[in-house]
Amino acid sequence: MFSIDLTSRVPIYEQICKKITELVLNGTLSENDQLPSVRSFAKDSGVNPNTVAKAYQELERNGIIYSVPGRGSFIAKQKMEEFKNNALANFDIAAVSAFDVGIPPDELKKRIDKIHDNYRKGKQL
Amino acid sequence: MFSIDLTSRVPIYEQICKKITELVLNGTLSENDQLPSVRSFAKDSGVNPNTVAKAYQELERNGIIYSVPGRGSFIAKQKMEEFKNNALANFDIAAVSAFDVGIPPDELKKRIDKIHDNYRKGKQL
DNA sequence: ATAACCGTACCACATGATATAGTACACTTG
DNA sequence: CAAGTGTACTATATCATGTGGTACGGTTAT
Repeated sequence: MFSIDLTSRVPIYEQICKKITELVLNGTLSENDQLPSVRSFAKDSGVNPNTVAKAYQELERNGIIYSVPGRGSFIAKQKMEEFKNNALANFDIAAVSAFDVGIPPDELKKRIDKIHDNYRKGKQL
Repeated sequence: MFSIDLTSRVPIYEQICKKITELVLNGTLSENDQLPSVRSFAKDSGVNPNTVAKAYQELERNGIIYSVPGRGSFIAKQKMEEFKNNALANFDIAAVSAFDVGIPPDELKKRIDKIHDNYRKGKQL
């Protein structure tokens, strides 16, 4: 269910955080959905329970999930505003980098349409 | 001349690479301009010569600079196409992330105009 | 030629992040 | 009570990063 690349230079716990955050964003996981336990997740993906616990704690700090000792870990009610602000901040940085290498605003606008078309098609699969 | 943050979680050699790449992109450094020697750079910025050497070797692998033993390190002839492709690839990723959190294409387009205005103003300073 | 500088290549060492392994505790559910 | 849960430790190993030192060969200017 959760694909983890053990050979990547990206820390495993970071991959887990990113993956779960993705699943929340695209609607696969919703509020109060229960996550796998740290032990079962660890067993299924072949990593150490401590590593999964670290990822869950990181996610809890970021308000993505909440954990209850004895019960489990669950998806939290999301603050979409923060997600949007983060996405826009990253978008700004990418746009400025594009301007730096001489790409004009019009080309970026055209590109947005293209990406959005592909995005909708991808969603239909 | 080169501001390095010794306390950052980002590796020093990576900061050096990014900084020099920036200076090339914005035109501060041009083809065949000579860079500080690994020793003088290290002394000025308070890091180890080995760390600067590592950064220079990384830059050479990326085709940003070229080094000649006995003479020094210099800015290489840049392949702008690669820079543009990288910038566009990053832009695509940022745009998709924005779509993921429900930001519509039109809002991104408006944002591009805003960013571009600020970008031009920033360039005039 | 000599001295000074250049990039480069080592080696040893310290540190921090990452990951594993094992154990233990308190809590909740059946 | 038993099983499963998150959490908190300790210890250990590995890797990336950074430092310090030394050395070699090439280049430049005196």
